Amino acid sequence: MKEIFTGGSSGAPPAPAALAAKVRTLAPSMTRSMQRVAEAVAGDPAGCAALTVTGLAELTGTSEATVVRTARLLGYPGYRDLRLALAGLAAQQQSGRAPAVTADIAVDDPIADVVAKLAYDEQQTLVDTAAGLDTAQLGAAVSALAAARRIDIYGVGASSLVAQDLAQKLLRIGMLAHAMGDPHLSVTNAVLLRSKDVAVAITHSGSTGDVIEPLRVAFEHGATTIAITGRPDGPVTQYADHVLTTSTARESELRPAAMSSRTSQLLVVDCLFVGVAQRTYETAAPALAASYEALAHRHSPRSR
Amino acid sequence: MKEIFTGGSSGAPPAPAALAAKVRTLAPSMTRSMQRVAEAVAGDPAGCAALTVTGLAELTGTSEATVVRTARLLGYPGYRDLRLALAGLAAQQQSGRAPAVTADIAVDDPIADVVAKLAYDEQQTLVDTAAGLDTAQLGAAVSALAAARRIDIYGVGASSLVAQDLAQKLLRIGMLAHAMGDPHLSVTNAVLLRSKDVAVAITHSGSTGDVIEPLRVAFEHGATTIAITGRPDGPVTQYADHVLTTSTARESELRPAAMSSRTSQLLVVDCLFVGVAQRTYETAAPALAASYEALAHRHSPRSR
DNA sequence: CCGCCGGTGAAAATTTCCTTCACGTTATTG
DNA sequence: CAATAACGTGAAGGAAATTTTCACCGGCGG
Repeated sequence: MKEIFTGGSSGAPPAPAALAAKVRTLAPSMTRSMQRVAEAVAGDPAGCAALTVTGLAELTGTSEATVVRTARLLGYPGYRDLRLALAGLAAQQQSGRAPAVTADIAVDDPIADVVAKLAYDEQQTLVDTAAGLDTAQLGAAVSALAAARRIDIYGVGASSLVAQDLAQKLLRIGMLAHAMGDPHLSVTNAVLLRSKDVAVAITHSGSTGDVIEPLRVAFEHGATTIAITGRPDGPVTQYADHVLTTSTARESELRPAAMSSRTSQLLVVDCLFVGVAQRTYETAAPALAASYEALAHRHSPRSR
Repeated sequence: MKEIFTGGSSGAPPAPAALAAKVRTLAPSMTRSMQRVAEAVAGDPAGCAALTVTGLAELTGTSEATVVRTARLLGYPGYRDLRLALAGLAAQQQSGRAPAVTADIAVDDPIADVVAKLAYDEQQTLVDTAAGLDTAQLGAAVSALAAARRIDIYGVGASSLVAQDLAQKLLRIGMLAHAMGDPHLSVTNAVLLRSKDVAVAITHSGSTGDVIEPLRVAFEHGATTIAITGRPDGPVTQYADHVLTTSTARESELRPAAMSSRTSQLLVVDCLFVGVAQRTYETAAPALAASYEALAHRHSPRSR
């Protein structure tokens, strides 16, 4: 047994540029002093890359051990590798001009600014999410879904919409997918799942009981379980065979967390869907075409 | 007295990216074994960045001392700094390679490409939507919503999720908003709307009868009507006081239109929400705080 | 043949990094 | 509210990297 913080997130390879995102994702599970280190690192990659362990420890008013621990948590074997990644990040930032529109939304912002800021933030969320997605986990999840007999998807609150979105899409390519909002229904259905089935839990916080419970039941009945969450260390991952991490953007008073987490979740869901559609192309393509055809009749005659 | 090669080239600061050039310039003045090192470094920055002094020495069949000497000659204080520069260079090359993923998604694309392409496309959709949004219309729509007594939102199919999203958000800041999926319910409720009320129709095609009909009824009963559509010339705009245009990205077999239209619609919905929250800040802020507080109790105790 | 000199690497010296362990703090339970 | 356990933290020692020192080797001119 080595240290307390050995795992970091699931066997993710050292992140290249998704560092700021990773910091935000993991920040809640960090201790105070580790947060200080993470903050310094995310705030000034170039500056920190120039420092030794000791230097960074002094700068943040912590100890060398803490710096190393933070590096580990972020997914690197040690500080040396974090430092290399930092240098890379700095170089990237150097070449790509920083837009610097990162400012928060204020109460008196003109509407045009609101549009610009929201669009920018959601873009950022997409970049972070894409960078932070573990493609191995994603691939495994896709395989499981593609081979599934039945798919149950759990999500409450804002995540319930994402669950519905995934269910709708999968249904359209002929998979038996159901989005479950009601916790009771979720659990009573979860007991019916078997090894050929897949259960998906969607929760930003990673600790939504109403969603964890059905996933646990599904897990214990032998179904393959997938968690889509912003907290890869949250309780939900306990019962998840595959964990897909969504990114966490900083939130504020006027922009609740639900906004960016939703964007992030939807991207993951889209990736799952396209992945499954690829694997089941033979049946998916005609199904998509058929559903498109069916919809045409619901529209009034085209104008123009 | 230190070493023979201390100066490097004229007192230049550590080179950032012009490393290959520097290697070529200085190659003639290098000894045989140093040339081997320089060559390896210039040929595979990423690979060399992963090696320690000893590793690079072995790889080039030289000694550690030679590696350090080469680093010095290239203008760095030591190997450590050369390594950092190498990592930066590798990251730059990496990122420079990215933008070429604009192509369509193919059936046999590896999962990593799928992620990159989807993220890129959704980003593009956001940019397009933000650019195409009429801020005057948006402002007017926000005003109407902020002053509304009651808000009905119509959307079917994929758009029904967007409708629900908007309704959820508005509810959280204390507005009486309802998402209507069922066409019959929509119409029967629409007849109840009066001039202080607002009806919102969300339809990508702009010609979804199930959504147009309730909007028409609301319009004729004197309610303020808003249409969120990708077809500003579609039938739905006939009955809309304010039209908010979403962007239409090209779709393909594996990526149905629903995907990008959803992203686009959600951005518009977010703008509406933030706009309304700004106008009603006095009541919205405490309401948001309260709903946040209420949710906290639905979560299991934090893991850590 | 001898001595000098640049090039080179083995090994020592040093810096940097990592691990262990004990102490203080905070949460938890009776 | 006290007792206890778990956790976060940094100091110090140990490991690994980097840097320096130094002796050797081979060639060339005297």
